[in-house]
Amino acid sequence: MNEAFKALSDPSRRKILHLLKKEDLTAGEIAGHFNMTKPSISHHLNLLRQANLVESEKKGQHIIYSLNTSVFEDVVTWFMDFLTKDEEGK
Amino acid sequence: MNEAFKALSDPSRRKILHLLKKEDLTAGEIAGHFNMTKPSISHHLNLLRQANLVESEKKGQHIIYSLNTSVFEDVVTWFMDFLTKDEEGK
DNA sequence: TATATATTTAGATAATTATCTAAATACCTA
DNA sequence: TAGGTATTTAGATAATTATCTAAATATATA
Repeated sequence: MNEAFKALSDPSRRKILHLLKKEDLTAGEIAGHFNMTKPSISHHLNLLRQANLVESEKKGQHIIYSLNTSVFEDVVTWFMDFLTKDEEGK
Repeated sequence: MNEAFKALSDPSRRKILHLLKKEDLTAGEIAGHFNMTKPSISHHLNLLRQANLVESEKKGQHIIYSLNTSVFEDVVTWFMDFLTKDEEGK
């Protein structure tokens, strides 16, 4: 889960996740939302993919990115641990 | 919340949070759990404090650190957003 | 007040990460 | 198959971050 935390630490990558929550997008469409070159976006997408926060599928000339919620669930579980109080003496 | 995400991206800092979940600890006690100098731990504690993930209180010669769960709640809310499906057409 | 302990601050260095340009790969279509 | 579009890979550089040593600050106590 370390990769997920690192992937989430960058604002651009969190913005990508927000975009993908609305709809699946190609790499180029994602890049269109940023003032950043396509190789830079490609790098961020790669980190998100390694962290299993997004999935990609090749469709012809395009690569379509989409959210992968399974790791989100793991991370929420990690956080919930801090919000549940330990019962004393148990 | 950007600072919280950045603070959480480091494994040592997440380990500190886990230690503090069990009990409040002084800076020195926290440092005792790591193979790292005290100034390095102090730096990590500072980032956690800036992110409002921990609080500190001076008690005599010691400084006691404790968890601050309010920002955890914000971050969980952020994650939950990705796990709730949008209803189509609404 | 002098000394010891706990912690932080300052400043330097090393490691990691983000970003760019240029080139490579893959697919589509005329 | 030649040319165009979409995307990634490679390699360089700049920015950020982690870590260290040495020094400073604050408190306790003999």
